[in-house]
Amino acid sequence: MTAMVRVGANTRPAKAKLAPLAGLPLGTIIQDDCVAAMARLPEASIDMIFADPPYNLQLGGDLFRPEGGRVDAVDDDWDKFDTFASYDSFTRAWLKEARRILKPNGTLWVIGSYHNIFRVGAALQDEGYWILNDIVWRKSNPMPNFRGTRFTNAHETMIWASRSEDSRYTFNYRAMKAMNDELQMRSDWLLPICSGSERAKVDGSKAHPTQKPESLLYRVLLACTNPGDVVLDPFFGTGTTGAVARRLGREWIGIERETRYVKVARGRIDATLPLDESAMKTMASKRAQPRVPFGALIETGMIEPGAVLTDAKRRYRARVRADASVEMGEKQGSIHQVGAAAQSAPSCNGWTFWHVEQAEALVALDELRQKYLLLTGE
Amino acid sequence: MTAMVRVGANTRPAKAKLAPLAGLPLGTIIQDDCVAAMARLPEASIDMIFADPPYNLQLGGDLFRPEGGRVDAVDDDWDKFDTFASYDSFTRAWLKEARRILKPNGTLWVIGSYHNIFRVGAALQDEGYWILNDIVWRKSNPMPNFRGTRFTNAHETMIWASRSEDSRYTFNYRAMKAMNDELQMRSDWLLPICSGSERAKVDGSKAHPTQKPESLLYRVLLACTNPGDVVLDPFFGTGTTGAVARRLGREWIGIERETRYVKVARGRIDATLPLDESAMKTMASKRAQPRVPFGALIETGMIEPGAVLTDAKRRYRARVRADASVEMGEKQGSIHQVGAAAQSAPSCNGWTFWHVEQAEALVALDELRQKYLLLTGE
DNA sequence: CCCCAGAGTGAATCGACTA
DNA sequence: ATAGTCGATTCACTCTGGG
Repeated sequence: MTAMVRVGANTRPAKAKLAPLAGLPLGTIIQDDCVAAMARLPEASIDMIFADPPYNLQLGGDLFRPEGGRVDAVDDDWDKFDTFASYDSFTRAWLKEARRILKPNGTLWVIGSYHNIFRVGAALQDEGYWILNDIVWRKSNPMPNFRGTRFTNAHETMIWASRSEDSRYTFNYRAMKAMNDELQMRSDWLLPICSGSERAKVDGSKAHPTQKPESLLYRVLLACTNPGDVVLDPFFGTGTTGAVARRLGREWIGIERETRYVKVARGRIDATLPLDESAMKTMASKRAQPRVPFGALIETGMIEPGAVLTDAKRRYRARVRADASVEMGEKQGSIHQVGAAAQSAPSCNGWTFWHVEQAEALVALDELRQKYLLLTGE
Repeated sequence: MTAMVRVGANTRPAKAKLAPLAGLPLGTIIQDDCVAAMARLPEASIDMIFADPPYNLQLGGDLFRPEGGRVDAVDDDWDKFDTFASYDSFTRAWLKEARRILKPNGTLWVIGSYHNIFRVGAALQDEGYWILNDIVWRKSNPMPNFRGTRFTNAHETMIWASRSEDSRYTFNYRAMKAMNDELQMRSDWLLPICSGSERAKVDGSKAHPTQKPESLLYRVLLACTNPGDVVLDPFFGTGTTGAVARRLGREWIGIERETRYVKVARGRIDATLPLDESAMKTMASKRAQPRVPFGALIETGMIEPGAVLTDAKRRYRARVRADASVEMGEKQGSIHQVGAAAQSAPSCNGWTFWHVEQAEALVALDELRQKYLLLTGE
């Protein structure tokens, strides 16, 4: 079944169309399969496509938290594919239609994780898209790895690509630089996940398992579209793309198959007000406070494994190991833990307590940390 | 031409071998094409492969094409496809050989940028590797985007994959946590690029265009190998992998086609000194430590039968029995089972949940277990 | 009103060993 | 092969309720 729903001030009655659409259904959620829906849109009509396709997670059994709770995993039907091959053909199908409806200078953004992003990236190169950047969304508050079996999966990857190699795409260089304290915007973005009041809820529980934060879309749309541009999201979900597009004065079209998501998205976008111009100017990003783990000093060679640490009065001595833990007699642990043990104190700031001998003088670890911060520029 | 160069203390004369190698040529740079060289290594013999394959697809058309079949480019699209296709077949060829020589529990690391990493990632999934993490190397000092047309390309991507889904791979969880101030190591790593004195030079200009920093390899090898493991690098370049492997007490094999890089690598590794053993020690993963049954603490008198266990907040009390089972009201069983029952939780780590009163303070069972490990000298 | 403790939660490919 | 048992594991942030 196909239905269109227009939201916002200028609401039109929904109507079903199976023939190609004459004009663009701006500000509309098309409830249909994304390939079928895109097939009915005119070619070369869209400025940007933002796509958050299913990730093909292939999860095993339940995962429990250390304290006993069960992780609420993504186990929806829409994320199930039999094989890589079937995921690939699904991917190629939507990428092909997406490319047809993009304007010659249009761009595509896709977001994914290691489960799917390599397949998506290879497929879009094969289809003729031209990759401009891959962008890493670093989550400031990711879910930990409860079993201690891997690195904490703390990021997702976005690919920004133009329709073809010779596209003259939009990139608001100055706006990005202004957002980043007059430094060029880098390819790694630190942003919190979507939670709190921003997270759409139905009957108290999350409306969609993978809702993206508005801050992410905010940066994408501000960087790569102009006011009035048409942004299409073929996996609309709860409509983050539409909400941010409306807020930033961009036109939008959403495609979403599931009724329950369409409902949420419609209500949400209706409640979103466009920014007035002055407000738009004052939005600035905070720079994250850098944290230096002691291990960084070892990796970069500022301290050698085997080096001896001592306190300011040279009363205690500890030895640095390859993994940045330190040992003092039987005691081993972090610089803070061992420092505390040395003084039989409940806690200790290892950065200021411990020193290393350099050029016949004692240098506090904290001093080396400052040097590291200067080196890395954070 | 094929030549082997062994570096370090036990230097052997270089010799050409075309038949499969009987033993592993440890500490050796094999000067040859990487697929041919790997083909002569015995299967299931390598613990880890670290690969930094060429990125540049522009050169690809000719470089990666299999024997013969040089086809003239007719149009751009076709040429592009041809370039990707030949890069893909090159990629599949080396991934296949790499997988053959990996031990069943071996792992692969590959590093790349958006130009090639999506193709490599998809190919390795197709070949049967199982992705464990994708890791983002965030460069603290990347090259700026001079033209202001894109985001500053400030990262590269690494893929960590096991040989197959059921591999029981090495991950030194505790060492990584220790390196990161007792927080789980995340999938985004901030490290400076290779510059200054670390950068290999020939006649004053850089010896290799894409030399990787030692800090990157340091973390990779510390995290995913054990001392004595065999690490192979099929695109050895100036030998960063070999240098760090030697420093960390891992065995290594390099494969490199270009004479000029082999020379630099050899001199560099010869000049690298291994860390002494005590400095190399890392926090052993609890999982890797010998298992201490709770009963051992009773047998050695560290806990008396009849002793009372309580949680950190003294809300629950359980009693230790002579056979190391515990009872709490009607409930009885292991420290884990009773701990779970106490909290009505599906599971519980009894070692960290239960405490005993010692010298007017609560001591976690886990602490007693550590003491036991030291006592028994394990 | 504020403050603090405690509970809840997020795209997750999240054991090992023995019978 | 498979089932059962034993064992080991979490970070940042938000919200709620009690004082």
